[in-house]
Amino acid sequence: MESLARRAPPPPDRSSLVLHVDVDAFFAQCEELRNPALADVPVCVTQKHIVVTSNYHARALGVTKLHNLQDARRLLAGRSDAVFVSGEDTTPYRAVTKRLRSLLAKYGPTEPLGYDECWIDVTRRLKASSSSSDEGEHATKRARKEEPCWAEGTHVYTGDTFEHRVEGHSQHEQPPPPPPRPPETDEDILIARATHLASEVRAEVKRVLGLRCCCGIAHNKTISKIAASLHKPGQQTAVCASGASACIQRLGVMRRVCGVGASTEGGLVRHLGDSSVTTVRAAEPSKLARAVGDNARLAQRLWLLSYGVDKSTVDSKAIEAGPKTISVEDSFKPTELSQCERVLRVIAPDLLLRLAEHLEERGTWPTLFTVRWRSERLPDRKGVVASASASAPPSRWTRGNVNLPWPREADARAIASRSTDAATVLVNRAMRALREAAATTTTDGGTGRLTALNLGASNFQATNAAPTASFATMGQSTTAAEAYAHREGRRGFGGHVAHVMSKTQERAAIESSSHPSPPAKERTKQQQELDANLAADGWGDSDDDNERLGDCLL
DNA sequence: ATGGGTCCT
DNA sequence: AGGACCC
Repeated sequence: MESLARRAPPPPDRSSLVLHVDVDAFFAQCEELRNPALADVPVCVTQKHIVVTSNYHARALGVTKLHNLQDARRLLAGRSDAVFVSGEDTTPYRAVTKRLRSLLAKYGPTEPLGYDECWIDVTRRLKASSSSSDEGEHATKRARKEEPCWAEGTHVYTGDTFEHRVEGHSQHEQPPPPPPRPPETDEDILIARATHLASEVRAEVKRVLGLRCCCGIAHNKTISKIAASLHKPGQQTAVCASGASACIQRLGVMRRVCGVGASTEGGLVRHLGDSSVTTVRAAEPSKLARAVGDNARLAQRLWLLSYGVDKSTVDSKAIEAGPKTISVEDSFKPTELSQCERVLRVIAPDLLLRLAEHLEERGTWPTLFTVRWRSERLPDRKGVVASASASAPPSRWTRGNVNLPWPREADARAIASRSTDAATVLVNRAMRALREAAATTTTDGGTGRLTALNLGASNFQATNAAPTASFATMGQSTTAAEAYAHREGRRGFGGHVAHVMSKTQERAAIESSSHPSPPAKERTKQQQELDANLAADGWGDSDDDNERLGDCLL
């Protein structure tokens, strides 16, 4: 036996205060905002053959995230009021995301994750407000006496006993868990203050945007994100420094920690026997590194995470800098390369539309054009299907991509002028790249049939071409984005590939095939305030979705 | 899976 | 260029 001495656990984080905000069933709530009558019925937001999100009425009937669409329809067959709405065109959701982020950023440096989650670093805000009023020791004492402890309704995790619940108007529930002890240490007092801030944030998100959300309160990003997920929907959970380690341990497996994916989990299982939190804590550093592809830094990070310690900081630069890439993707049944132009003709205008919008917001234009695809994985010479990556399940599909200089002909002026069809430039360039890739891949000279295509723009640079005036003169449109949409019609085409339809058409098709939506309800005063807020983004009365189907081929 | 994204190697 | 990760 070499060493019975275990490495000492790392000390818990205690210096920062982080909120993690997570909107409940985001896409579904967005749809409820567009049509408030949906709030009382099961709603499923679909993309292709899956339900990507459902509201809580649908979830109560068994519809989960990423549920197969046909199964979901069967589950809801008895509910004539159930509504299926296509979420393939994510434009409306991005508009809400934008508002959400700018609202949250008022509380501190903010880092987004996906459409509907944000971390907020509220350290400065909380520490400043506690020391500005009084000085030192006295302030702390006052805080202990006068702070109303934890915010009403908050779930609190301390190290000693697990579940605590601060009395609030509890909606349902069995015997309530015991109340948490009052905050005693300095860092717990700050967590307690943060729970009040979290209540404020959630109330404002509800009042201004009409969205219900969860919030996690902790000393680091990882724990705050887990905390937010512990009590859903519409609740908040705080994890004190003394509870962080137990919080991770209770998860059981490392896979449930943000940043630990299928590949890492596979490595842990193969090298250490399992991927449990306990195993990672006890693993020898060198062995742990081997398990994650000889990556010592990842191993160290993993070991700290297994105790709930996370030194990463809330990165607010991302929001100020804007997106690094803008891309549009469509997936479809396995399709020959020769048919791909039809797909590109649909997604290229969508990309240009978004770039025009980006140009108006940021004044930048891409210099890099990326064509990406997913195709069937071909057997190699010996007929063996390549073993995917080092770990993880071998997939039937593989992805490829090519980077190209952004075509000069598809610049901002080209969009504005009627003479040049910027979309066609992109389509032709992408087709050439795809043919070249197909000719140079694998033994028998070809990728398999394609199942997805993606066009992306990146490396944004400042540009002088500000086409706003040109756009404004086109039709009745007032923004570049609308102008471009107006010019192109965004109608897609009625070609031979039956499953190709513009995303706008897809939305209209599914909405019209589902049951008629219930009549709109009377607007409350709060809803009218919301309407006013949302109308600013053209969110309110848009009739875009009523576009006729015409040559819908689905 | 879907239709997005980010970061690391 | 591609993989791993996130939603």
